[in-house]
Amino acid sequence: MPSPIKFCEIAGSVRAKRARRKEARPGELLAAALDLFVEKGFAATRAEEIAQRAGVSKGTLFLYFSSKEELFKAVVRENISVRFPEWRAKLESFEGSTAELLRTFMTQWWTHVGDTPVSGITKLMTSEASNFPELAAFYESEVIQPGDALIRSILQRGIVRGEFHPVDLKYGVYTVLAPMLFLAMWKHSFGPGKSGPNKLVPEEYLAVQIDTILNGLGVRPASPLNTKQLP
Amino acid sequence: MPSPIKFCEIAGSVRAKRARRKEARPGELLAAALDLFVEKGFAATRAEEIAQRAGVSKGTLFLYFSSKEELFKAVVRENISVRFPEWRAKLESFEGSTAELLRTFMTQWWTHVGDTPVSGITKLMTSEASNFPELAAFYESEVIQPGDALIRSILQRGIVRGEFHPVDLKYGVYTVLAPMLFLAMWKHSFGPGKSGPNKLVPEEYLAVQIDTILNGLGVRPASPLNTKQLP
Amino acid sequence: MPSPIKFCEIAGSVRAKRARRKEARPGELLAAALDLFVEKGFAATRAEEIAQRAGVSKGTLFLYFSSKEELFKAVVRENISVRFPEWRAKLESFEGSTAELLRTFMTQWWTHVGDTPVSGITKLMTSEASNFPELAAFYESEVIQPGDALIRSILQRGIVRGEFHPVDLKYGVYTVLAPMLFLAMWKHSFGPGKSGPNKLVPEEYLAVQIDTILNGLGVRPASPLNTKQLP
Amino acid sequence: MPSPIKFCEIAGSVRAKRARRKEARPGELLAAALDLFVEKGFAATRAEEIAQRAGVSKGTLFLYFSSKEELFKAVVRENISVRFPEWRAKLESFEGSTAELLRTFMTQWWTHVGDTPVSGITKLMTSEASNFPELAAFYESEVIQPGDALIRSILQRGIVRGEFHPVDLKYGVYTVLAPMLFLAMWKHSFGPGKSGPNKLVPEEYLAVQIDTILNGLGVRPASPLNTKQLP
DNA sequence: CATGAATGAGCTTTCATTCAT
DNA sequence: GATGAATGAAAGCTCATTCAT
Repeated sequence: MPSPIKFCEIAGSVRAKRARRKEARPGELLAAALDLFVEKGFAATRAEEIAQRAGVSKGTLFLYFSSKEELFKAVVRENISVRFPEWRAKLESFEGSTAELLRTFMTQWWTHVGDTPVSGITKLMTSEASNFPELAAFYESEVIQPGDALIRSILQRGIVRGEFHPVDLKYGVYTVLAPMLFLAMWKHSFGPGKSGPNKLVPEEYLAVQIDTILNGLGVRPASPLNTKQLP
Repeated sequence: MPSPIKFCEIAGSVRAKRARRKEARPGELLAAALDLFVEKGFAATRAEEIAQRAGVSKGTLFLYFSSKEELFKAVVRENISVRFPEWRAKLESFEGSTAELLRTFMTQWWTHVGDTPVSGITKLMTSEASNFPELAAFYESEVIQPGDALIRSILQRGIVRGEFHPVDLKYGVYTVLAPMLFLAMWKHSFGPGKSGPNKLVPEEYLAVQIDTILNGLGVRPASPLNTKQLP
Repeated sequence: MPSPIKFCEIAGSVRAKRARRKEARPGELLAAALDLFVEKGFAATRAEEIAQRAGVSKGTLFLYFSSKEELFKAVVRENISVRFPEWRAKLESFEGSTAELLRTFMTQWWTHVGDTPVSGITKLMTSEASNFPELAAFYESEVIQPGDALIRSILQRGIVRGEFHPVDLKYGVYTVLAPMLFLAMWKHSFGPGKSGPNKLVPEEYLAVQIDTILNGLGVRPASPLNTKQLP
Repeated sequence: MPSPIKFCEIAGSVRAKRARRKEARPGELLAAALDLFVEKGFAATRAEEIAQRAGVSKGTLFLYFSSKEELFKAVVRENISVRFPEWRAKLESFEGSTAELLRTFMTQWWTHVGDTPVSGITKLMTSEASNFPELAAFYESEVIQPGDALIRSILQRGIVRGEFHPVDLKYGVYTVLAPMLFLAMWKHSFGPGKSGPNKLVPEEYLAVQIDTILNGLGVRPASPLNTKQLP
């Protein structure tokens, strides 16, 4: 005779299976939404299409996200916002030179953001910001400001430790930001169409930019503006 | 009492005026479309609004352009490729130092392109490139490649004359391009919403970037990466 | 050879025909909307159905009325609001006794409102008021208040001329209103299902009510509370 | 350490409690539905909300009632026909004057029906009658006809005892009914929104109506049509 | 029995495009 | 050529109803 415990365990696992399914849905929807938003833009992506790609019906999407805008915000939070604490922690525990810190930061950004679909969000927001003011404000406070603060902290660290010239932080931030934004935009607009000898190799481009920035900040690198010296 | 024929003669002169304006119609539509596409984006601009601003009816728009997409393509085609010959001529007749040439080039770009509605085309194209691959290819060959060649020529001039380090031109071009593209995008997306102490002043930003680039190219400027030295 | 005048006349008539068509649309839509709103209620009536019954497409409806609520408001204005000025004029130019005025008012109301689909609006608003607060507020100011004022004026006239007892106008108004509202409600809810000897004959019911009211107001009628005396 | 069996015993007692509540479920659902239908109307009440208020899940609701419409019908059926036997008994054992009986009847109706949520049923039924013809017929025979008979009996009593004029009972009934229906409708539609000097005070309104009716029936009250005589 | 995750028909509203005039 | 009334395909979102657990 099966012990009653058995019964209770089964009841528990049933609920657990359902719960697990329910918990998986948002993730599947967010993944589908990220792909489609990046591919077609916010306005041009239909809610039903996202649901379809996630393997659920239109109604289910709205069971988990109260509107298309909320879904987009969740995509941003899930893929960008959540990274800032980790990045900040890394920054604060970093022990090497600030030049190395900046280099690490920008390189890692490329590996973990720029070279993934997530960078499409940056392109998308830059493109559609003016049409969705509420979304733009959200992105401003959720991504731009923390990102700005992060870069600012790095530069500040370099200045405080006497590694960098005391620069105007406002433009220092943009100097770091511009190449990253440029890469994100390029990758998602003209990048794909380009090939041949002029094709931009992001890692190389970024390395050149980092050297240039560090040079501008007073740190003497081996070779400014390019890695491969012409003969 | 005026004969009714008189009235119809007036109608005739109206017709004449119409005929005269007929030639101008596409141009007026293109101008209106440019303004609106830049202001609100492609999807958010209503065909009727364009027609209204051009002073014609919705039907007339579709008489000249078979669809909204075709109109968009025409807008982009019509507003580019026009300045390159002039710029190339200026470049070739320039007599000062190449540092000065580069500074002039970027400053003039801001004055005559970046800070005018024309920069909206850049933003527009970058935003919509993935939705109009055919147009993106056209833009690539009509704008990006000539622009690339122009900047390349400037850098080459500097290297040949011994003013610049011999850098890898491919990345040198992007180093010049990125701040310009960044400014154009910023101006048309998050720029307008921002104010306060962090507001980007394009002329200052550009000056900082120019100094940094020239510094990276081996030209020693007075103050790298910032204009206002901290004490 | 046809005179040019001919041409101009034709052009004129063409425009006229179109204009006439355009002017007819709102009326057709309003008529269809009245029928359907009364038949099925505001919420349960689909916009497309209204358009269909008016012989146009869904889109056309929204060409003339910016929303379903606006369409409803227009139905109310067209069928009720517009009558108040006329009614007020009649009231002010009426020369007979106030008893006769009240009798005329209520009888005419039945003929021109109560016994037409328009009374369905009253039923509809009473039923759905709490679900559409904005509509309820509109109806309150557009119909209830003017109606209240009209009845109030009649009673006032009777009191001033010494024909009626000086009653509390607030309840006087409701005393007049209640039978009318009752009839409207009855007709559109239980009325249709009832037949046989107990079936309410509105004209008779109204006559009895008028007598009762006048009696209550101090005017001595021939037979209070009923017209047909039992033997 | 408590044996796991204990836990399952608890589960067992939970099941017992469930079974006990099972009997109550339909009642709880009906009560919740009554409240919500009255408050928001049939269409605007969401099934889930009813379930929530009854403390069960959406699925359970459909276990007991096959559809929202069936639930509505059950709500109406459940809340009527209960008071008539009691009222009829009171009527038949009443010993005072018929004027007093009528006054008592209408006053008590207000206290025990009109001024309670039950009057919401009246409003509900009147509003939705045309959408539920079957239910309307049911209501007609279960509520309207017994109510009609009750009022008819009162008037008959007055006439037989020589207290009232011999009136046409058909319209006499509606004369009594109309103010009550009016109050019920008013309370649930425009009533709540209104305040200020024109706000209807039900008890006063009813008193005025009773006086008027009695006056019409030949019973001389102190002050017809109003309670507060102007000087 | 009870649950609640999932469904999808249905609603209002928008707007590129057509075509009779 | 020019007009603008008319169209109808979408789109976002809701909610009664179902059914696996």
